[in-house]
Amino acid sequence: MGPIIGMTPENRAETPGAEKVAGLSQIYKMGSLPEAVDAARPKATLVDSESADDELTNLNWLHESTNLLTNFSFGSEGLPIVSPLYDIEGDDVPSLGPSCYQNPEKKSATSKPPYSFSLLIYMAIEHSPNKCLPVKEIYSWILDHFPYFATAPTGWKNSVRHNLSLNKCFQKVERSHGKVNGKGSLWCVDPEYKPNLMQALKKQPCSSALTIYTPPASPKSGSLSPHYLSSVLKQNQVRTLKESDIDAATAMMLLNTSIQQGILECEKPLPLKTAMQKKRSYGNAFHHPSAMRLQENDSLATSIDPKEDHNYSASSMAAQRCASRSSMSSLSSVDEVYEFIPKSSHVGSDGSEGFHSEEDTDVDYEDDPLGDSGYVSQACADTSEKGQPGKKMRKQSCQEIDEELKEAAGSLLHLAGIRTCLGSLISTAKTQNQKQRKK
DNA sequence: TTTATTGTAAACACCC
DNA sequence: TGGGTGTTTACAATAA
Repeated sequence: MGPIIGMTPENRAETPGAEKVAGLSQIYKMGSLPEAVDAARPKATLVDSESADDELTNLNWLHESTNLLTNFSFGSEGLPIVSPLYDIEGDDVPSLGPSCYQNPEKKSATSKPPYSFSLLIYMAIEHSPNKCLPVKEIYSWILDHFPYFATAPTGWKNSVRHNLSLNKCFQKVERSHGKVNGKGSLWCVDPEYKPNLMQALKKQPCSSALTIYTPPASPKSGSLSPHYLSSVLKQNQVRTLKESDIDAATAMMLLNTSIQQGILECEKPLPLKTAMQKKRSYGNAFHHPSAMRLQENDSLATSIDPKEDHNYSASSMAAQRCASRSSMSSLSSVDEVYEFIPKSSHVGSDGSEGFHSEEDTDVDYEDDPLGDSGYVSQACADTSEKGQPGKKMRKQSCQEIDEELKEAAGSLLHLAGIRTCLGSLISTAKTQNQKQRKK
């Protein structure tokens, strides 16, 4: 319908680095992930034997990881130090940085930001204290930080919503207590896709300068520049890399805790009613690893129609499935597992949007954050109450599944051990190599 | 040339 | 009833 505002060649040409605004195009190709993405991608791809073999034998990523790690810094309380490289408001423009940022900040108020909507939303959400924002707040954040949109046609809001809905990176969370505080839901970043988003950010025109400039003081949360992306990138990369060794253990915990979840899914195939469930059917990151295995091994879950692979998910889905199968390895930390898994899994467990309120989840996780999250026990209770005829058989098959998952978990730990050993060997080799060079 | 990604527009439904 | 929100579809532009 008519010319697409902001998408004309003219607009793109005037947008700084617009030719590189591939956005998520790179990260969506994780199926054939090259070494570049490897740096930010979790390494514990344990289930996919091929990729696991590749990664275990190809140790290039270790060097990249080392390089990355050397460039990160953190402020107090573990908060990342923001590198204001691209302040559209004109302040805090660092003298350091690549030449590509000599001018863009001056134009950005009137030209389109060199970030895709996905990245803008990501930045907005990550900028929020709770890492969750309603659409309206996302609008506000974008408007605040990218004045371009203040004068842009209102279609961009539609684009934001469109992105939120279609982009798997974003997860809708129902507000507590029935949307008392305004319309709509909160939107969060799917932790599974954080590395992807970070990679996309990294590929933005001047993100390479992230590691160059470090401001003297930690920023206040309320006054972050758009380059909060840099901090997000740094933080998550570091966490992903440094804590990658716990991924296998995390995966195992998730496997163990999700056994019952998988059982539940055996009994109740997920209806594909909501978009969230649709996302899940695409291989949503919130899929429990066990559920994935159950789908693959037992074909109990809804099959995935390749025809549905379109828009914002497309080719990445198969890769994401692999990534998902590799446990929640891309979760940056146990904390994130702690925070997201129960909620997200809860949604799909019964096909309804059964999010706990924040209070509920707090209570649930206090006792056993990873293991007996409320929904799991509740789900089991639900199934036990049904007393269906095939209960015994189901129980038996569930025990088989249990055993199978335990074996898988053992394999995960085994591979994790291999990784650790390899890491030690490599670091030793590197040290020796450096010594030889010195000589 | 094909495919995937991204942006935009529009229609529709739902809720407050 | 109107506006905000969320979903879906379609199409175009662009990059790989």
